[in-house]
Amino acid sequence: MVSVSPCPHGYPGEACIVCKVRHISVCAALSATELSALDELAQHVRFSQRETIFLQGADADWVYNITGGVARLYTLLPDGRRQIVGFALPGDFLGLAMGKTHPFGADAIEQVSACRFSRTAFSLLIDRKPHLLRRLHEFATHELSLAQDQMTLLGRRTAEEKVIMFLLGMRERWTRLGSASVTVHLPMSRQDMADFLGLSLETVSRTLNRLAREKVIILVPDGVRITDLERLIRPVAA
Amino acid sequence: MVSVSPCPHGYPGEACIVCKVRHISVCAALSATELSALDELAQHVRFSQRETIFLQGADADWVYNITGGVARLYTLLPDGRRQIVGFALPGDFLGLAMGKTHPFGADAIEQVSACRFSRTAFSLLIDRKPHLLRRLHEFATHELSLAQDQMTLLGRRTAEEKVIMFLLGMRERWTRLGSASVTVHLPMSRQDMADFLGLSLETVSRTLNRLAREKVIILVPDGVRITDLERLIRPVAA
DNA sequence: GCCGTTGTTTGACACGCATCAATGCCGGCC
DNA sequence: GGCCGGCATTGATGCGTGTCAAACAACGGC
Repeated sequence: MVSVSPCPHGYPGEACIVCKVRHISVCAALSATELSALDELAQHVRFSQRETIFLQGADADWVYNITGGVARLYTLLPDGRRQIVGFALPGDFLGLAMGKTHPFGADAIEQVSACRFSRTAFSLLIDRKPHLLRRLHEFATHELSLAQDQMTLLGRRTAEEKVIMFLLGMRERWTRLGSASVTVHLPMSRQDMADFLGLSLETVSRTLNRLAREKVIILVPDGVRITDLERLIRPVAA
Repeated sequence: MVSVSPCPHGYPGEACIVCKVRHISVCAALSATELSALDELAQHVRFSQRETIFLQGADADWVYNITGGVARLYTLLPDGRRQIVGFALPGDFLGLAMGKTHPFGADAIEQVSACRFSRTAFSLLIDRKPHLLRRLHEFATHELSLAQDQMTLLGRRTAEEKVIMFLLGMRERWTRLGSASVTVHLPMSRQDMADFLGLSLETVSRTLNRLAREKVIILVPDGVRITDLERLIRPVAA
């Protein structure tokens, strides 16, 4: 069950690391007054593990900003095949597509907390604040560029390259969030990775374990430690 | 060699079909004064068959709007593998990513003509005209949604489904441009289709010819005629 | 006309990854 | 503590595509 409450996030300079991320990514474009206006609009919501955030095709009533946990975004084919189009980490936005309905579904991999704004309120705010729109547009074109990289990965990379690039990609995203850990946190299941990379879960598992046997990575619960970055990167670039 | 001249395009209501497309897609957000300001900025350019429009990683100095012909957009891996991330038809925009450099390369499949604006001038225009930015943002999120569909196609569809969806997708795009023909125009080579669908050119050729043998399509020079839409659609949805 | 070039078709074969299946591991719960 | 359900691992096997190769068609140049 989703729990709802006023959003308790802070502002840049305050203690909350997650919310710092959020403000850097979008709200930097807003004045203090506008930020507090946004604050009044915002609701804090929580989703438990495996809970659906929104379904593919559902009306897009809310815009979400993840403040904790990881969500998976996916499209489903009628026969059950699934493609995960992305993972949403703290700081990421969800439901920004301008259409009336969500083009993909989203659910919580671990417990997820998020700030939620009504789409209409958000839309009004955008109309009054062009600079915020510009920020959103940059975000969207960045996402587009990532999606095109992912198309190259899905269409033209081998299984091993896919897995390696996934690990490096996740590492980069976590370090960007300020996690200084050498271990890359991977809360998603093998099946999730497989559906993201266009592989079977068995191939993901085999590849991961082969890399571990070759001492390039070390498998740990809910993650991997990258021990030999050189050997990881070279076969990908070549 | 690229040929450059002042852009001769017209406005909505005038004869030029290609430019009508262009104005519907973006310039509808502009006033008549702004349109003519844009006109003065615009250059008309032509690229001959196989000519490069811009290279992956090159400085993004120009924004292009295709007015005739078809271009392919692609990323290259160091070892020569190629992924075509999209085909640009008349009316489409190129080089809109906000970054300093192009994240993908583009070249002309047939002879291509386009309107070209300097990025800085275009950027200034955007700053003065929020509504235009909104239009661009909608365009970008639409592209993002298409890219996610393509990810699903690349990761989870079989070769036959890929080819069928490509044909239906191209048909939809041409009909949207007002081409009433029953024949889908396909100016790209088998290799181009293969690199778009994550297949080998032989698999594309075999699949196309099998569909023709099953009398679902008819192969014609530079295109196909879809004769049995029912049988084409059913296996895709299922 | 003929030939060289470029793209397409078709066949034979190989291989990477999916599929099927069995076992192992771990955490939750009664 | 022991059972049970979900996820991960590992092996055996098969199939869908890729790869290699040869023949063919279309086209332009001389």
